[in-house]
Amino acid sequence: MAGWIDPENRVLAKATALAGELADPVRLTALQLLAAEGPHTLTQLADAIGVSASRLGNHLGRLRASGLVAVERSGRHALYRVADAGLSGVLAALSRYAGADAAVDREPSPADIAHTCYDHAAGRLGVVVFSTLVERGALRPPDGRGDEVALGPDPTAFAELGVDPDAVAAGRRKRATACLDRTHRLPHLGGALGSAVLDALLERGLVRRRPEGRVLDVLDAGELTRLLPAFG
Amino acid sequence: MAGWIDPENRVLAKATALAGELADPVRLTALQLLAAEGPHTLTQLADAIGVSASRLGNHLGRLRASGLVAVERSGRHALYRVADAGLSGVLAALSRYAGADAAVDREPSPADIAHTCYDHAAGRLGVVVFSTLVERGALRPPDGRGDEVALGPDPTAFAELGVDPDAVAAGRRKRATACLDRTHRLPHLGGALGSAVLDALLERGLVRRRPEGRVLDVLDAGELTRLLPAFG
DNA sequence: ATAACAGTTCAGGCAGGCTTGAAAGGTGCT
DNA sequence: AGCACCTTTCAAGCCTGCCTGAACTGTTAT
Repeated sequence: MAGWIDPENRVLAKATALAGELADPVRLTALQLLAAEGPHTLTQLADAIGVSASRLGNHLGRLRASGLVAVERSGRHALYRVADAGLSGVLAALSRYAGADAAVDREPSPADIAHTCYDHAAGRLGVVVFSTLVERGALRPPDGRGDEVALGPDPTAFAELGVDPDAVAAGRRKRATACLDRTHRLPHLGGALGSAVLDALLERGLVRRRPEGRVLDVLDAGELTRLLPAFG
Repeated sequence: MAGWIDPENRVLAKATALAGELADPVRLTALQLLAAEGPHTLTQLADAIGVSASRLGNHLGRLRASGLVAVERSGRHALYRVADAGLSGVLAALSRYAGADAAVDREPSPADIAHTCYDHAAGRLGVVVFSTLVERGALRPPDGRGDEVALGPDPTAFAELGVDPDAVAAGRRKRATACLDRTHRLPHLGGALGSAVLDALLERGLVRRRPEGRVLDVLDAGELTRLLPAFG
């Protein structure tokens, strides 16, 4: 009978190997960006993260060797994407743990709680909007295979936020995108639907834009918590 | 505006630090055992895992320094426990990912699917029984603070398995315990209720004990999948 | 063809982690 | 007091990981 740390235990070996890949800030951030926002080329990722191409390239080579990312070459570009959609569950659990833990350290600032990202809501509010829509079946979780988020089978959660997904113009703009939040490391909702959700929240007087900067002030935390239980 | 790998980002730092702690087989196994089965002394853990006291002591010192475990001394014993119940979410996500990933490698053996652990069910069946009972609110998730698992608010899931929790004798034996599965690295149900669940499954003819060994043969996978959707 | 661009690989050097074995500090038993 | 036991600490040795800078392959633009 093999012991607990039998090196032949595949589950243990895969778990520790994955944890090791997630233990570096460059690798973790790269995986979070790929999982939330879809495929990127190496230089896109390097510019976004703010590291040199060779530094990122070494990390991506490691991630490729361990099977966590896949690469598709087209011309002189290399398009990286996460190779296993199941990874997002681990990434979300890790971010939730780290976020819940970090909140104990000090009171979050107003900008942590809610701010705008172009024309949609980010910060804790944006993250909770996204996770609630996913849990309620109104959005599919990002699979890392494209830069657009698919709608889920049950759009009622959109209606409760005051948005009709079908009424959002399907113009040139993408309907729903996932945008990784810089501090919480979880996706928030962008695209036309993200803009519509923020408009509805402003319209109902639940939040208000500050005249300067990107901070959103929460005006009715009780109603927001009723709409989004995870917000409380 | 700080970049993506700003060292002052607490969430990123906590996430990579946690991943680093989980990246060693001894530390990961120690945390899994503490989270599922409750507090252990150093020698209990060292004997269970099969490593020397000094090797485990070094790892526990690291885990203590990072705040993942807490220790309470009583006499010449040191009782270790996980310091944050939220850790179990990350551990479960990691094990589920590693298990799902490992299942692709090769067909699971009958013993992987179901076997007995003393008088209760273990293997994939045991793990799915436990997770289903937790998800349905019949059991509280283990919090790592005791060796007994508390019942949840809604016992209907027990009834569907053919067990009446109130009828289980509250004798000397513990009512419900979590027992970490060696291969899947997730808890399965032990104690008097674990025994009662296995008895009910045998009684209904859904599984059968082999005359030799501890393997349980699945006789009615369809009905088991109906009772436990995650089993399919 | 030449130059610029995108990506990959590699060696060197530095830093940190893991294991082992021994030693030391405390505690309980006889 | 003496001894056995539980736990912790520490240094040595070994191994691995990370970053940098440069070289190299292949592609696109002028």
